[in-house]
Amino acid sequence: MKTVTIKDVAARAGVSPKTVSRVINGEDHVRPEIRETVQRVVAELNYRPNAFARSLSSSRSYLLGLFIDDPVSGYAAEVQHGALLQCRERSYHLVVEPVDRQRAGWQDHVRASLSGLRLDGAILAPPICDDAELLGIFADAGVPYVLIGPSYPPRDSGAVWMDDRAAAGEMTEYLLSLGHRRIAFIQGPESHSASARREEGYRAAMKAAGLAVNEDAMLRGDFSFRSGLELGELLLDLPETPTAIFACNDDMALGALITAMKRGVAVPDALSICGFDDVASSRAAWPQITTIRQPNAEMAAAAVDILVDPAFRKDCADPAFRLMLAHAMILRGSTGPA
Amino acid sequence: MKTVTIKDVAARAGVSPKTVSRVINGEDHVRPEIRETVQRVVAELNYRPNAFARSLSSSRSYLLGLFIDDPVSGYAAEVQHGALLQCRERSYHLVVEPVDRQRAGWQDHVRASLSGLRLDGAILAPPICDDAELLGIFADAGVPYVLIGPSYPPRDSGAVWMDDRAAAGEMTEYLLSLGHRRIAFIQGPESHSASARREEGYRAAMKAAGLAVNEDAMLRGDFSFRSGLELGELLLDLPETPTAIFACNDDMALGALITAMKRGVAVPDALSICGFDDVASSRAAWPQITTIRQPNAEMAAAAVDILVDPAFRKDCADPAFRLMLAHAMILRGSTGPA
DNA sequence: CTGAAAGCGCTTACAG
DNA sequence: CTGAAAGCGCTTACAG
Repeated sequence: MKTVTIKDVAARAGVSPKTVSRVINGEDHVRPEIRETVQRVVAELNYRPNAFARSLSSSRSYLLGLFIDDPVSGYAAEVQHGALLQCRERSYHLVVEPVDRQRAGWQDHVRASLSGLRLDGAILAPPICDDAELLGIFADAGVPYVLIGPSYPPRDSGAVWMDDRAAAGEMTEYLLSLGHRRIAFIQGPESHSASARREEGYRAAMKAAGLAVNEDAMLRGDFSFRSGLELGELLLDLPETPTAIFACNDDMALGALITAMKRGVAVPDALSICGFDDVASSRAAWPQITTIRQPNAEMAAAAVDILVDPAFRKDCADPAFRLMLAHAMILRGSTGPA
Repeated sequence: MKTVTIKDVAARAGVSPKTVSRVINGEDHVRPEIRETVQRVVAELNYRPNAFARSLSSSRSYLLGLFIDDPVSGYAAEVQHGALLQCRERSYHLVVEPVDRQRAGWQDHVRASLSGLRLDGAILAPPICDDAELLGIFADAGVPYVLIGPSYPPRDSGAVWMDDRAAAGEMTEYLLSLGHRRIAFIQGPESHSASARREEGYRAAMKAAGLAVNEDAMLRGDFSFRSGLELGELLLDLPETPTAIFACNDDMALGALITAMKRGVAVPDALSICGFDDVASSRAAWPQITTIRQPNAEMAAAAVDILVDPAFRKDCADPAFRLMLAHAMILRGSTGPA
């Protein structure tokens, strides 16, 4: 199958390659009739520009990178899907690059993909969006990037968030409205800045209700199902048993739920449990977990839009490229009156 | 940051660009001293070949595509991760392309990525690996591909499987060994050829045990949690209640489990439930689901190896490129004696 | 074992 | 509004 090149189109349309180039890139300064003819020929010949030739001569690759810690998680799948669909809309392609900071030499892997692939931009998911060394590598390579849920609004890059603090506050208020007073909290790992924001939201809502936080009922997990299982035990062993457990993510909430079931503690009658994330498992549990839906796909899509926007490539420091997207409370069976 | 090119390396090493090219591509016919010098200079200058220039002049892109129906599923995440890591080993990159056959014009999307990206090869996941029209597009474009779990061994492409039939047989034998006789079966959708193979395995094991299959306890689901929920109801309403339910995937098994819990049917005391897949939710449920682990990441990695193998690119019809990988039974709490 | 020349398929920068 | 020339950074095919 002979590949059709820009020359073939040009010859058939009776114009120069440059004119064809103008048409396929949507540039101005082409007479309407000529534009039409070229478009017709492109369609007839089923011509597709060679992405490599284009990248080689221009400085753009039409490739975006998604850099992520754990690409197997359900979280990663949502982020990736959002990014993928938006890339497609924009005629970009997406390359997913796992970043395993446990492994020696991970920095070289990142550099290699930046220089070998000439990425036009990168999306950095949490928690690596908070890694200063990683950000430095992108800055050195001159690759613009957008962060998803970083700890602080960056000065010279784009960022997309949801309001973790507010969301955790709403969840706490909801538990309070159900009459709960002894609300235990399972923290996420310190490496994820979102867990601190969620804890703040919880504390603020407790304080606003005039309630003291019982620090004995505040335990740190690592976002894993297993840690929810174990910390659930500790919380149910407390002298003043909590009537509700607010876990910093769904996996830990699920662990706590299983612990409750094992010990014969009825959920939600004797204990309410809620999480954060709205992962698939939160729906597959019984009772289903009350949680916060994060706009993961939407944040990723927004990140793509920012990277592709010419204005962003000119001025990454413009605050317009720092976006906050809406979350949603998902009320389900795992929470009930105190 | 001025990018380092092959000429810079050549100049500094005192050789021609062609010699540098030989060294970085690991070709023969370079004197050891010279090879060493070049390698040293490459390291000093931190030189990375420009993937686009390389692709443009050779006919290779060093890019592999993963074509998948539903890129958000846990299944997709596993397949993708396996492919990603192996691509990295092989110095290839992976591009994930969702194929939504519900959407008009999906064929053009596929063609566009094949011709625009000049993929060196493609991995096709189920169920689209069984779509003749899709395979035709790849064949027309001359892009070699490897199928994951297709219905039949292809003649002119690679393929990687697990033995769904044998695995389902083993699971059925396990249930039989626990003393179960009334074993209901929840089928998967007809669009997934694996579900037919699993059903065959179940039927064969029942037959081998001299048991007739109760066709009333054989219901078709669509692999969704919801269908497990609904079909679980029907099965528990049967006049002859089954003592075990074998669902064709974990999501449906989880649905059936929730139904049992809602109705107060104790699992596994009054009812055993098992699934197929070993998704994350199967561990987050209580009791945890007995299931079959599919070697998803391993199959994807093997697919990458096949695509990258020069022998494959010469002769796709070689039966050596049809591989069967091992599965594993995962015994957990959702199954017990009849 | 090594290199000079030509070319991959586009775009950039410049003319007209 | 349109095009001829040069070049992006490599590899292929050919010499020597």
